[in-house]
Amino acid sequence: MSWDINRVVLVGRLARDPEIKYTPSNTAVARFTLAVGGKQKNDGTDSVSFLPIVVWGKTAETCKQYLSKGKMVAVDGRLEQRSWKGQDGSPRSTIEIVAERVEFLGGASGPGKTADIRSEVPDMAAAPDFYYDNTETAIDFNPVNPEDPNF
Amino acid sequence: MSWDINRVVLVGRLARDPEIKYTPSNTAVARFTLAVGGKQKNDGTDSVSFLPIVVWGKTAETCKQYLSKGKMVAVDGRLEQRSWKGQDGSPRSTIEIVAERVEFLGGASGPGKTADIRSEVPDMAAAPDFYYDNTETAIDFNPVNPEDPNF
Amino acid sequence: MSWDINRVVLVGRLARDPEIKYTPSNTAVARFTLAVGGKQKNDGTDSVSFLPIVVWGKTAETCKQYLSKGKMVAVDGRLEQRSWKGQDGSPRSTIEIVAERVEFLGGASGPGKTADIRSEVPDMAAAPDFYYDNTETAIDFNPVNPEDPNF
Amino acid sequence: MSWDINRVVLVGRLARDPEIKYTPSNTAVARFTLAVGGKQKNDGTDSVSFLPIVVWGKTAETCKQYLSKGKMVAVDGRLEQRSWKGQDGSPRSTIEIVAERVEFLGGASGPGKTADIRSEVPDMAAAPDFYYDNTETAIDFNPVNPEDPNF
DNA sequence: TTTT
DNA sequence: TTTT
Repeated sequence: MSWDINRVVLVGRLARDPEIKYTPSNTAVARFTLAVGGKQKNDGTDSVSFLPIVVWGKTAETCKQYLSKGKMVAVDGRLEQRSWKGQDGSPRSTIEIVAERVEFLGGASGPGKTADIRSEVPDMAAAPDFYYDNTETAIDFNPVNPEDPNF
Repeated sequence: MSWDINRVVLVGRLARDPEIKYTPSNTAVARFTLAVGGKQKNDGTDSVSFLPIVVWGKTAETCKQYLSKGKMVAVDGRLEQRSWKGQDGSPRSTIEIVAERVEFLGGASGPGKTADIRSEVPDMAAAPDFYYDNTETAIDFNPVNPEDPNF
Repeated sequence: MSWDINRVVLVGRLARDPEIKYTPSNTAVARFTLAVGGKQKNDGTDSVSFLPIVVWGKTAETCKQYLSKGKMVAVDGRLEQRSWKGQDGSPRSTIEIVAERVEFLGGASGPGKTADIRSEVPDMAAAPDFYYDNTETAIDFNPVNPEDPNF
Repeated sequence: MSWDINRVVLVGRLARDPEIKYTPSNTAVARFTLAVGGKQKNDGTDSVSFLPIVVWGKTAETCKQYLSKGKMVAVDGRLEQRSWKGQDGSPRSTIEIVAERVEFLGGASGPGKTADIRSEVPDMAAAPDFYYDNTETAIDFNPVNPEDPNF
């Protein structure tokens, strides 16, 4: 009821191949890291940001199929914070970009193909809930190492 | 030379009062947490994201002056990932929203006032570099507890 | 197949009350003009932009119900160009912001209510097609005066 | 003093070569039309939007130098409405995207180069004012044919 | 852990 | 640690 405006648009390159997993209800979820070129710092250092992208549903499968490390994409999505308890019981959280649209820009196959999430994921609303569950399957489904900031 | 497109726009409420600090070169930097209303989850849970906002320069001071917990703002900025070494030497990183513009929307004083960062911070480019330094002052300048996901 | 990234986020005030109409297939479409404060010009003039917003479906009805001249909103949507033939047969076109989400910010009722378009408009895809038709109804449905900059 | 949030991000292809002109104070201004792929309409028609992009200053010159018809770019900027009197004295207006950043994505030379507008155009604030003047030079500087939807 |  |  309180859906605030929350919009992110990024252009960058995949820092690694997308990984895909499936929820128990069989919704696909892909993850990859996007390297987004930041402001050149005045000490000559390059300041790239490595940002975690999450994609749900059919779009996830399209990403898995067509994208790989080094490919350039544009992402249109939302910022989401996810909280969990660390192994020592302490509260932890990460921020992720949940992509609603991914436009493929780079590589040999050429630009122009866009994967869109709208109306492709009937059970998408359900999936995230499970995702946060602490069931065994969910754990397996969770980030391999949620402590790792770069996951 | 490779400044990728990187844009974030959020509307939400301050989850706490802004904190302001100054770099050695006397540039102001304010921080606050923005509560952004997420998608209502189907288990009835509210899914709010708490997102860390960073503001530099004169805009930071305007934010400190006019904003407080509960106020509503719109933020226009960029996503940045910041990396550092944890106390145990392990690599850690956070994602922050570096606000370029903050529009004040809520509260008694009414909406309409916008704090803009452009051309207000001559030494803004310099400041972030120091910010990442490992000098004592820098450490003091760093987040009190960089391990805290909600900082 | 070639859905390019196309994203607009605006905060401003309604320059006039929303108008609502219905397509033959009974999809609601609301229109209003958003006054968005531009860059202060150096001759002291205020440079406000008056931007045409289009909203489809249930969101349109929510806008009609809650919004009126002077209210503040945040709009998240897409840019669309619409072409037509003028009365003299010459080609004409306008650019509109098709809002996917409208967040109510201003007024007595307070902020926090967001109207969202996603999955609310089953026949939304069909509606625009009719909109571009040259049937009599469609003409009546078109802007009363497409030359009017404030339309 | 009332700079509302106003943000546009687009990915598309140049529908024609950029044109460059200079204001009397010698600030460069480039214009091109961006073809942005819209939603596939259900009658099989392709619904592309042709959107007018304006770029100021050094970025304008970089665009003129590197971009041409067919090249792919990402644009990050603001929406602006410009009003003028038609030849018959009637009020007219257009909406333009004033690009603050243009990222070059397509073509043989490959992606990765971004033209940025920030702090490159000292007299940028002055230039737009002239642009709206009714002097002879300004008229020559205005769109050759403001009625042309593809301008 | 990282992309060009 | 959290806003309405």
